Amino acid sequence: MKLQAVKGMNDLLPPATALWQHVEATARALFGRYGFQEVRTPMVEATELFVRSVGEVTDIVGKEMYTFTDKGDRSITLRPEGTAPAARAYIEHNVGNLEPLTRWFYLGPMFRYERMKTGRYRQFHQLGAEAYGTLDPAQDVELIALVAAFFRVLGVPDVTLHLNTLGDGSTRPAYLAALKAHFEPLVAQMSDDAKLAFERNTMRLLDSKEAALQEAIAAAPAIVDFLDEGSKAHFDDVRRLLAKLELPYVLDRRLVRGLDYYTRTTFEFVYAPAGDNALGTAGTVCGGGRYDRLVHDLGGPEKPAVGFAMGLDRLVLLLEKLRAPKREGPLLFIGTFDGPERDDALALVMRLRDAGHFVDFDPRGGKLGKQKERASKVGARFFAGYGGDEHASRTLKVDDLSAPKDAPRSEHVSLEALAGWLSKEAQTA
RNA sequence: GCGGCUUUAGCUCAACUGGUUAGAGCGCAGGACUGUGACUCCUGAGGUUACCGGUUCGAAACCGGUAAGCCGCCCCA
Repeated sequence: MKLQAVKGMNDLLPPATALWQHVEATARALFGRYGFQEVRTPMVEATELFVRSVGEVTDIVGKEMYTFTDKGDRSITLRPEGTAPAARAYIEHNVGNLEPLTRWFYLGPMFRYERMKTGRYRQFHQLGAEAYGTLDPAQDVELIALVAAFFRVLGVPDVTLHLNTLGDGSTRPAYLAALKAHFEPLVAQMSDDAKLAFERNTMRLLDSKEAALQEAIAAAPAIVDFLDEGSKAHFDDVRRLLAKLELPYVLDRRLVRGLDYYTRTTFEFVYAPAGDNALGTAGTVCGGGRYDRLVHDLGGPEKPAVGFAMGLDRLVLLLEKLRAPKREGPLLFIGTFDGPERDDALALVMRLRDAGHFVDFDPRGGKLGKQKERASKVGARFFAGYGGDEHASRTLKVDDLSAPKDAPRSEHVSLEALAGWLSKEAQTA
């Protein structure tokens, strides 16, 4: 049997890796500017962490986790998401006592045993941010603004912000009761899936695509009408601020995030351009919201928090469609000849690299025409042969590969001036 | 987890529907051109037709199983 990667786990090869690096570098720069610092937590956690945070009845915990017993007889789970590990680390290191407000981001692989789809893998990559320590709606909106800015900087079009609120502890029970009463008469005609949702997590019914339920969903009571005063004021503030920042959104009362820990604000960024369906049903590129009780529920202090997680695989998929990943070529490619001067040519390459330039050569040598062809193929800007003549005259004839072949452009540059000359050319990219 | 579709060269796809040695374009490599590119021309490498088994004189094609991928449901980023 042929060896292959485990189902749902993908190899990333160049040039796709260049696109990933671009996305990651963009994230680090932007998140840094927004005051978020990177946190890195282990790939595995005690199983209990996810059971207690994500929720026992969720699909994630119920059937999608990679759980195993280690040699010390501990139940270990490959992290299926990033919020719980971050919260665990925040509590474990008493970060709340070090500073009143903590803003973190993370970036890395997550694992869920799911059915394969486009943009949906068993090892997938999330970029997420968490802000601990404030209940202020400004924090909710800052996070939303951060995501919007990220998409803008990357040039991702056609993402729309969906917004909803789940209220908090005091509003939930009343709303759930009303919702149950509303759907009760329909239980008999529900599918098994829907029945289970009705029993365990009634709000999820709002998200169902079942034809028999659509009418009832449209007529279902809205949580906005059940909000307690605190939650209502919070939601109003969020909306006011979004308007102030000119961030468009759609109110989506069917948006009920799937993890148990969410409270109040919830939001999603969905890729849904007219016509194009590049991501199929995996259109949600980012999801987030408040989880004011999570830190406390995990044994920490009372610390309200907001956060989001973004599916990078889906994002990269989109970017690949928008523009093909391109290999970044060397600034200068040096052609070599067999002979005593070859060593000097290699020494020159290394010296220029040490000076900070992307300079390349072909270690296989061969005919100069082939080497130049290769230089052109890998996207080099300049090419120069280095042999006996050049070595004697201490001067290279540097060809500009961007010039057409029938109108060649080249310049003679002395070896001494070469590093400086390259620096100047690098400016005029 | 349920229902459906797909799999032929590195990539995109052919193969008259069961018939000899499975082809093409792109890409890759070599040559035309021993010291100068992307054009052109010539040549070449690369396939157990995803894997295992079955039907048949004969299978890339038909049947069964396995694996991987895709679509919808479910769920989620």
